[in-house]
Amino acid sequence: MKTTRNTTAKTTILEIIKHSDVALSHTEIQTLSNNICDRVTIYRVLDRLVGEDVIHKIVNLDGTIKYASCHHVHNDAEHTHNHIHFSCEKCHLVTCLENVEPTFKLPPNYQVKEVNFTLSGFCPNCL
Amino acid sequence: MKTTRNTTAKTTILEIIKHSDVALSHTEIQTLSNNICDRVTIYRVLDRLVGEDVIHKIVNLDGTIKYASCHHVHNDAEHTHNHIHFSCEKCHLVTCLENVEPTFKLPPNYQVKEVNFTLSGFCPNCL
DNA sequence: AAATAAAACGCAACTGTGTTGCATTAATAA
DNA sequence: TTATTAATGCAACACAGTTGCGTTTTATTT
Repeated sequence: MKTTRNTTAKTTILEIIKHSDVALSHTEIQTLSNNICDRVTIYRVLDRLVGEDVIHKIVNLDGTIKYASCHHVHNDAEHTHNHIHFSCEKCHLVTCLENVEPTFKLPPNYQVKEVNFTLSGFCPNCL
Repeated sequence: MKTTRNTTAKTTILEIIKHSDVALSHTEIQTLSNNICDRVTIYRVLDRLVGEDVIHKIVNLDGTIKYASCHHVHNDAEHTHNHIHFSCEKCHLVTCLENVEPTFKLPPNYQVKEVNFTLSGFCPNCL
């Protein structure tokens, strides 16, 4: 089986994401890491971290992808990241509103595996 | 002021989107239109149609962008496309679940302008 | 502590999506 | 019919993400 290893690149990138209170894009991570490793390595590390369920992917309204750490309660069931993300049009920061979980009623026979809820507008700081 | 014109490209593209029961990407539209016009023109026509509020943009979970026609009831207030989109992992079709409007309660002082709700998993046809 | 296996990396090259500038064409109004 | 300018085509560019491959590094085994 394929095991995963702890490398300096992985550790650094995870620290950056964990210490950020907003979701970060690949490019932002690259800048914040002071080019500690190759562009490609960042992509591969991010994929690994998502696979290990340590961070999660957020699709922004313009199609750009951001990453944020998962500080969810690791209870029994397999969890989903079904909270809302807010993307501010002015400061361009993407924040996880961890406590806001929308409710909805699907028609029968839909099996949901992944979820992405993103709002955009003005955040409290920019209003 | 800047007026908008009806061209064959615009008409064709709008017809394609209107007659499709799933959301379409730029590339899919290009294929369906039998290369009636340049790649770039399609991008510009789509932008125009979104601006005219005839079609709307959907951001898929992989970051790809799709377009679907707006058959919303044109009531008084300015509307938002706050229905859920479902992206099937098997057949890769994206459908608008027009009747499914999620409810959620935001913290104070957030001003929402745009909304994107996308689920992925298996649609009824692929279950 | 040294040897080993393979996970992770760097580099270069490539692909796909979306954008921009500019000269030309065509839709609408006069 | 003519004039105005929106819309188009083309070429070139920008950027995000991917792939292949040879090299380095991690972590396990001897």
